[in-house]
Amino acid sequence: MLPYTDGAPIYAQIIARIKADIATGALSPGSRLPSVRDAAVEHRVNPNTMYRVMTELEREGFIQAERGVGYFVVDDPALTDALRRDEASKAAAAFLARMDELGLSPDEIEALLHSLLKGGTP
Amino acid sequence: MLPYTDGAPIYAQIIARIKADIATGALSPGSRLPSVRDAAVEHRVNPNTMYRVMTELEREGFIQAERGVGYFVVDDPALTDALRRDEASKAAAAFLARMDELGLSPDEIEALLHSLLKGGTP
Amino acid sequence: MLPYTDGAPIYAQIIARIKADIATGALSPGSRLPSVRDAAVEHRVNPNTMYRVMTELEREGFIQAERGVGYFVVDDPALTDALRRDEASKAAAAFLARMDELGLSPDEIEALLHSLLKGGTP
Amino acid sequence: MLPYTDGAPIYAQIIARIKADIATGALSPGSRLPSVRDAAVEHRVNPNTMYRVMTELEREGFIQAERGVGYFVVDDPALTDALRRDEASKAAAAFLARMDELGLSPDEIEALLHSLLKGGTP
DNA sequence: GTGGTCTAGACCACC
DNA sequence: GTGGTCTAGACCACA
Repeated sequence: MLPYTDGAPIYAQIIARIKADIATGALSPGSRLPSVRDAAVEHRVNPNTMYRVMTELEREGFIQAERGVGYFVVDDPALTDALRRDEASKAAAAFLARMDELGLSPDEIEALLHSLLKGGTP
Repeated sequence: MLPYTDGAPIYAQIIARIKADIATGALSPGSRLPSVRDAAVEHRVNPNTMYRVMTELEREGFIQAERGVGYFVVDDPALTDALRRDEASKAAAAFLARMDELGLSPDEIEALLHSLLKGGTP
Repeated sequence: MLPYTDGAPIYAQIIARIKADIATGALSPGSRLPSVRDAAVEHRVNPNTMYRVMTELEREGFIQAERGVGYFVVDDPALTDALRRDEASKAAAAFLARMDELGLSPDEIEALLHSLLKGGTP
Repeated sequence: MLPYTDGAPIYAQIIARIKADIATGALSPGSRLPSVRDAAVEHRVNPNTMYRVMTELEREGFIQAERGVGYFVVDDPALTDALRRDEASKAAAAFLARMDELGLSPDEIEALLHSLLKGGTP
């Protein structure tokens, strides 16, 4: 796990990563997260920071604590789907911002995407 | 200037940044780059590493050295445009990969982009 | 290996030597070059300088790196032949310059060469 | 004046240089050579070595000593011309050897020379 | 000052 | 071992 050098607070960056992992299914619904201690080591972060991450994710309804066992990804298709759409929206917005920065018109963007979608690796 | 923790060699990351800056126009054609020594300080890198960056960029035809004066961004619209398209392609490919990761279909992607393009920040 | 006292940068002189060796076949296509470290000792040069030589030759397409194994002369008859013609042209140009310096006319040059070619070492 | 690292004795290399200079006219007939002391400094060589050079060149008839004045290039067109031809022969032999090393046939050599002679810098 | 070359020595990834 | 990256510091040529 690489260091976090984003400007945003570390705990927020970790939260974003975990949300993204839930959205993509890298963390599947119902699966158990690493223990706070292990996750802290993995992310090279103080256990207190990791605990804050878990607490916040639980507060937002994405994970659930089971005392003496650990944290689990909530198994709620609606919620996962919402997360998915949220991630997709963020990515799309960032993409469009980049396209704007590079001076591409909406038509050019569409053409570019279509060319990539057609000429994939079939 | 933030540290480089990407896995890719530092010099390659700096090259990518500079190319991106040329593509967006943040580095305008004909403009002078910081001296090797200054840029090295700025990027917190050894002057030799920065020199390698410059050399490679010059070899690829994006900048030009003038001995005793400095490096300058080549003023060639065709080249700049090619770089712009290249950056756009890379961004689009990354975006589509992300969308695929999130399980969006091409139609969903298109819908998402259209909704963002219409309801921008008016 | 003798010292390099040419005015031209050492790395360029070594590159020229290796190209000449490839052109004459002293370095045969497909053969392995000495390791960077060994070649550095052989040429009495810093390994980094030797590495630069290898890198440049690879960039020009004359040799190819295999990580953990070594550098190999590219086996491409067309390229080798181009190099041969290039070396021949350089030698011929230098020869003609010398003849001009000595004040020989084209006819005298031709006569001289023919006399040497006929009365070789039979 | 660069160091002599040829394998051949230094005095012989200096003799060859001076002969070559006489042949090309860089040292014109009748002109005065630098004093032994000056020439020794110039060639970074012991004055005794330089004296040997002068003595040998005088013995071979290319220069002449005038006591208390210095050495002068002999003004003898026949001798100068012989030297010229000798230099030309040596250069031509070296050139043909190089061409042979590169595997060029006599016909190819001729073609190469003609192409260079025609397409000069008129 | 600028870019350009060279050395010395370190550490990494791959095989 | 191999190639590849990076640092530190020196010296040069040019302007």
